[in-house]
Amino acid sequence: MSPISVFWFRRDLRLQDNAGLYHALQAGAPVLPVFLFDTDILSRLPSREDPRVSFLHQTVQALRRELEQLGSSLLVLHGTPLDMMRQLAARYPVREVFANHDYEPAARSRDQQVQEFLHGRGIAFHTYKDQVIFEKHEVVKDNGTPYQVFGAYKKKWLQKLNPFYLKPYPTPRYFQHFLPSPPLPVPSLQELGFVPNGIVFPAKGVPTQLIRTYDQTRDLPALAGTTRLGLHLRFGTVSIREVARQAHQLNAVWLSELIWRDFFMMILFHFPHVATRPFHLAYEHVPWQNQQEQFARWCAGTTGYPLVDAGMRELNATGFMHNRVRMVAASFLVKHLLIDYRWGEAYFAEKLLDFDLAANNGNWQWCAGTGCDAAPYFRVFNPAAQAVKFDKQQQYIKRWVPEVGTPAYPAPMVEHAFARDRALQAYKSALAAV
DNA sequence: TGGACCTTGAG
DNA sequence: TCAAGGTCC
Repeated sequence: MSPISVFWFRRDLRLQDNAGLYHALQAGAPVLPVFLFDTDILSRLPSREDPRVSFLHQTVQALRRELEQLGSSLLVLHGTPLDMMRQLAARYPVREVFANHDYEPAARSRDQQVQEFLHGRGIAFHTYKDQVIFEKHEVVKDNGTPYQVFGAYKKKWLQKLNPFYLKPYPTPRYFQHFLPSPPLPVPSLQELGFVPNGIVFPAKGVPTQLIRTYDQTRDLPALAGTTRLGLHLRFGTVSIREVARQAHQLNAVWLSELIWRDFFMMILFHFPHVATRPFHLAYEHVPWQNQQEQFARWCAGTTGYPLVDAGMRELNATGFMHNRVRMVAASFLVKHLLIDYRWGEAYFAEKLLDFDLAANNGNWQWCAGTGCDAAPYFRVFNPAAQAVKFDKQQQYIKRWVPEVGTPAYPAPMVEHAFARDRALQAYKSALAAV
């Protein structure tokens, strides 16, 4: 049997405009597409009903159907990456393995191990930029070091942008290079140890009209004024290049949000300690209160602050929370309750369909004032004022907290002025300790 | 190197 | 008007 290539799908679950897949198909040898349900990842998920696994499962099946229409199939395995590579090397004459870059610390160490294993067997491992417009070393200061401030980063990012970076990879041109195959089985969700969850997934596309008015509607949680593309960007069911083309054409504010996404992935790559510690280590010494019962009330959406509660209940029910409300809820946990931002970060990581380590961590650290280019610690959101400003008619609040204004609704669990002052003192003491 | 600048605010 | 302190050029 003549040599073949393997393309390993990870967070790039599409055939169109996929950088690594393009290079694999173009390299010449027949390409066997594979997907791994990675037990190293799945075993750490706290719920057997995790809807993101359902989404993955549905998406993988759709991908397989697409490949079958091309006379190929998708090899779907369940286990660890090294087990998969061992199996592949034993069953096929693999010459090269292709994939796309992943910037998370765990993924980088996984890919490092895989690379060493493959090299030991004389198999090349090639990876490519696919999930961002500009990665790690592409937008840096003139002296070559990474930016730590968004404003300057964005300026440079926009200077560097040209049509080349938004061009789709023409994968269909090489679809005939997929390895011919009979249909291959896909393990059922149950076999993977998960059960279906009724959560409905957002659509892949965004109406042009929404994009045009995004800057005016995005802050109003009662409206469907945001794109809800996070889930698809997370798993690569849409291409960032396609999305950025639309943003570039139609709405600079939305494009700026996509630049934040690149920024936080770049930060995570260069400063991997942010995954577990504050970007600015001085903030390690904030005297968090970390009261379990208070955390439980925040999680459940019974803090007595309607906008916070609405957001948490939306999150619990749908796996989504409106962005404006994410900020208010996060700020409340960190500043009003003085609970370590990492508790909130972990809760969002568990619940959000669109969870992405880099973005979730970057934005939590921004809210907590511990991050690069973060909100100053003394800027404490007033959750009541935010509700008046962004949900004046309480449309959003009433949707998720129908008992608001009745005796059934709890009193605020902490008084704003007191909490604000306590937060300022706590942060000040942390900085004074350094 | 001094000075502009700093996501989405409050009181 | 207020609230630090750093980044960046």
